[in-house]
Amino acid sequence: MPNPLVRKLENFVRLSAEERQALERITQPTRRLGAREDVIRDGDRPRHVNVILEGWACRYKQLEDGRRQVISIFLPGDLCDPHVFVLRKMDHLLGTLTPVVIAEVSETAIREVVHQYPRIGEALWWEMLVTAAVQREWTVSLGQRLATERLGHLFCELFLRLRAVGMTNETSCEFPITQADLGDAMGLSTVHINRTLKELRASGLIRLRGRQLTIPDLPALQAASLFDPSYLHYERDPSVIGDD
Amino acid sequence: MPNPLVRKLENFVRLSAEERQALERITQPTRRLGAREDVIRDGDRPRHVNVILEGWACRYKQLEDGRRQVISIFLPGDLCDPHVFVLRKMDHLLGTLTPVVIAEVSETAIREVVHQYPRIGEALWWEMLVTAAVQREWTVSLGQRLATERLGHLFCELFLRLRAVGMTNETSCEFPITQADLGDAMGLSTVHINRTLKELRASGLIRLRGRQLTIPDLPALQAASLFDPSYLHYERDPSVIGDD
DNA sequence: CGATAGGTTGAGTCGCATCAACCGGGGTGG
DNA sequence: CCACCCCGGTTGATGCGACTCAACCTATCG
Repeated sequence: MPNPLVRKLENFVRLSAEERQALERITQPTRRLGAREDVIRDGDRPRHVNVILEGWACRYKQLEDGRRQVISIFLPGDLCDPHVFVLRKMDHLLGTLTPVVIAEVSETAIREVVHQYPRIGEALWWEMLVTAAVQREWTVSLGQRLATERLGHLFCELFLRLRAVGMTNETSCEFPITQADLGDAMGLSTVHINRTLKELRASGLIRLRGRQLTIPDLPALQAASLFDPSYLHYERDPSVIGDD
Repeated sequence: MPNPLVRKLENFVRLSAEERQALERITQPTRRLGAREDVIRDGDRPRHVNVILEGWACRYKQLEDGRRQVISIFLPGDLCDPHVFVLRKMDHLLGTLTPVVIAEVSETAIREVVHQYPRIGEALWWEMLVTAAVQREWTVSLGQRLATERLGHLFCELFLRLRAVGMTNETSCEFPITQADLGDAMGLSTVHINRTLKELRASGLIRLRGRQLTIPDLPALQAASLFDPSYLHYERDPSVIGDD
């Protein structure tokens, strides 16, 4: 299985074999966690960048009274916190949603690779900006979209992000996350997630059995969810040309 | 009036007179807009970083059916989009909330200053990370907090951010934004914003007349809003020491 | 002095939450 | 091998928080 970070970045720039190798070298698996474990807690001092190689994870915050908000979902190829070195303490938690394999990359390893291969640096910038754009789109979802739109939008987003790392086939992908976690991410109760899924299924927009999500008609789901994929910035810039 | 960007960054690092001058030099006012104008639209190719010198602005998205979400609020000293160069197109709009004075800073100007004064580069990193942290906290607000908590939390945040650029006195600050805009930011209807403000006023947590916000007891408002200021990362790192 | 933008209030409705019960499947232990 | 458990999913009943619609009020400004 190819390195998901490499695959993802190649949606933005074409990387040379040498660049790919450099990335793979610094993202070797260093840590394995089970489902529902914390990768790093708030208040901790971050020591390295966590790159997800396998499995799903999330960023979340817990309010004093127990309410929990999943702030971002991390898929294979995602960098959990590039750059956090600058800050002294984590202001949120990183937890797994499924069993996860992580590469812990040191700040200096990243610096060196970026210094030697500026195009990788540019690709990492792109990845940061897309992450920020995703966060903004979640703000829109939570603020404006109804439950069906919100869930449909999330499905579109995750499907496209998984496709960008080669983890989908034509119309379906693994979808290993519980309704409770979906609720915490979308600001909805588990019960309402369940009813909303039922509705989406009834309207034929999705199929969801076990851990498998199928989107038979992606454009239809996009339309129903007011989903505009341009915020993912997945088209390569023709002005940024790489060798191969 | 001192440069608000300089003031803000000095919450993180101590800058030398030379560094301050360099920052001031590249953030001269270049554009003035009235209230409720667009600074840049979605689809546009970003050409420079917009630094707010005076007034309030916001990032927002508009859905096809007219629903509008204000995604971030920009105050004096804020950089609207450091780095967007990497992306081809804006995926959102930048608009003013009040009359605004902006410094349009070129990519190269920033690169040069950062290259010459690495500490400024580090401070700009800090500013980016705090911006991201604020965005995450909005996600939590929209997903989990009730209307009173949500508004209270926003007041705490804006008050502290304004204080960081010296735009508050003991307990109060300018608050020039309409209830409609507050609603678009917090995912609530104008009517409900109005009722929620009434409630906050009745409980003595805030006073809000005209364009003046007073928070007589900030800790009380923080407690009522589940506000934990640590995400703003406003304590200087003792390991990052500057001359003066 | 009228026009207009912003703020305020009431009445009725709806989306989603809460509480509670129940179902089904995979894993465990006797 | 079966009994049991537990987690995740499903469904119903009821209540609340926030929305919509609509009217009205107030301050500002040309």
